[in-house]
Amino acid sequence: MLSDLNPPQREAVKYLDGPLLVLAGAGSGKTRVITRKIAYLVKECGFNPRHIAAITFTNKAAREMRERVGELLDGGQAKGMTISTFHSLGLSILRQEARHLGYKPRFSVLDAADAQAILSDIVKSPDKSSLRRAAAVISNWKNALLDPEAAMQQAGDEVEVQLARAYLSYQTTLKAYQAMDFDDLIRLPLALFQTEAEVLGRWQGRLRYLLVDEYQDTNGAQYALMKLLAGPVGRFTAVGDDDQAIYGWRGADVENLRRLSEDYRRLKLIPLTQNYRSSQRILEAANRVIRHNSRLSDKNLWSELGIGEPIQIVECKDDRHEAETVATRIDGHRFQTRNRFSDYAVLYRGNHQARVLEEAFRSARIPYVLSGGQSFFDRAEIKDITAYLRLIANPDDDPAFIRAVTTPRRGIGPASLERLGHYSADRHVSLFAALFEAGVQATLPAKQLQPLLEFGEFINRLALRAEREPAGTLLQDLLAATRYETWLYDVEDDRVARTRWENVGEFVDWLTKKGADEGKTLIELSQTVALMNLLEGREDAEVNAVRLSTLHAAKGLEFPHVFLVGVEEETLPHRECLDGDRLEEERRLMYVGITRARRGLTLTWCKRRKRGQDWLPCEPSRFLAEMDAGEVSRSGQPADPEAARAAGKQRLADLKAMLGG
DNA sequence: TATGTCCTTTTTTTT
DNA sequence: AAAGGACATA
Repeated sequence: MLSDLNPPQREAVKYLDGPLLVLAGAGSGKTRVITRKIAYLVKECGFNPRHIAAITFTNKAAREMRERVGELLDGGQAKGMTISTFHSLGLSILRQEARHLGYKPRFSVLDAADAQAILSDIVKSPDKSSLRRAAAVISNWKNALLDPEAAMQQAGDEVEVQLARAYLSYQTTLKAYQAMDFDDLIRLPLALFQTEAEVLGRWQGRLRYLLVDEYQDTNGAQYALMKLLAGPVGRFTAVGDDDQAIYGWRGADVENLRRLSEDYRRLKLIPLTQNYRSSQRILEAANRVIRHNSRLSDKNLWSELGIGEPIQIVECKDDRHEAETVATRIDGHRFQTRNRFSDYAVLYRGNHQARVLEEAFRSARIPYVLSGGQSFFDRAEIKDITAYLRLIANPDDDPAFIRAVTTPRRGIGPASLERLGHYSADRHVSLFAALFEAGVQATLPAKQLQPLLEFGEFINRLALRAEREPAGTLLQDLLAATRYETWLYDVEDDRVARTRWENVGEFVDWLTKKGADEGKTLIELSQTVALMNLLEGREDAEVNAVRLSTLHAAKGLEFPHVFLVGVEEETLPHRECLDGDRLEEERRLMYVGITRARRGLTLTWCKRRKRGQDWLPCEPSRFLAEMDAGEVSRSGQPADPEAARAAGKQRLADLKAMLGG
């Protein structure tokens, strides 16, 4: 079973004498190590799959890991295993233990947008960026396990005192709504384990061996949670790479790697430096760039895959030209090599950069898929439907009530909601509960009261049915009764309405299928929706298309040919991150981008870039200079950009003709 | 009082 | 593109 692993990989799989940290460089087969180790624990060591927990960074990674483990084990054994993200694990702990924390088991989970909307009601006169800063500060407090009182005590200046007040008010509001944000999904299980030894003991008994992937991207709270679950002896394998830590802005702390060896004196360290993905030239480029960071160790990646093709650096006139260049090169290269579109990826720093690329790919008729960016579940029409689901499961969820009661329009507007809000605040009940109190009738004129009451009855009927009936019919009834489709076409252009309605259909189908497959009611389904995204439910069905992705979303993936675009100062590194730790994180981002490539790597940069109305002049990224040791092939553009564009188009047309004929 | 329309501005990365 | 704000209209 372990014969196709290299010696350090094999050692990592077999080591069970204590806590283990595998320092796994990019492409060194870490997923392989984790999945094999799980299989090894079950098949060779007699572990019950129920007692193993593997923690991944995304739901998608969790799904893939479950699949791979399933292939290694006998039928169905992977089913009982806990393979999930920290957040999903926290969520399932909380669903079971909610009562210990004064929450109902059907609490709502808010995404970042919902949470920020609540915060913006609390913070008084916020411009957008100060709101974001406030959200970040509060999130950092939460991840550092400070409650509002503690935050208040350590507040240094007036601004921090204000923020600590906002934090307190924010938490109180969440509790009133029976809602949690993402940070709570980690923080609250941890708080629970710290105070209730019995509960902790129960979960320690349930999860007896932990495997944590992408360990370098854990935050303080996640690490603390992991330590508690793994117990004092440290029954865990953590796998990580300090050079790929790219989530510092989200509270992740690379220091957790160092802390691990301080907290566990017996910690065993196994480095994996043989790379099975990329040519030597690509690895050398990556090594040269990352050398400029201060690092835990000077590990150098190496491979036996040959020197490989030269890395290309292409200078472009502007971002549109860059996009067209990439499209043209991909099309040409694919034609010459008979590759598939899915052998190529275009990676960039920020989502907005995808826009020009999409245009270029559309006009060149190159199929593409976007990853990263707006999740399926962030779309307005999906949030509309989930607002209904949230409200059905949790009548205390005021934000869900507001969204559902006003979508589609039913004659209830801001004035009515404000009156209802005052009434409910006075009586300390939720908006939904307030509807059914006799007193509201005095507050509201009949014209507004009637649709409100009808809405209340409607939700009540659905909630009653939701306990038993299959999700499918209920959802159909919900859509029919609200006449959601009609409203969409009323409010939007036909084209837009059509795609939105298709999205709704897809979501409903997905829920219906999931409900039928897993025997879950709509209520149960609604409890997990908050943490999902597009990539989980479907897709990935081997589409032959070029991948457009942010660097962050590309972590863990690999492609035969990678185009890294916008390699400019102020873009990569991003202009908000030009010094200190943040610059190092940008460099790691560059490193992650480079190491996605197996054989071909092309980096492009623009002399100018459109930003809003006007043009910004750009300079090549410092990372290009850091990477360059003369082994790259550089090309600029012909003097006349219009001629170049025409030539490109012509070339494209020629290729099309050859392909077609 | 509710709602739709026509402006504006915006862009770091995401569980 | 899309979200938020000011204004007009029913």
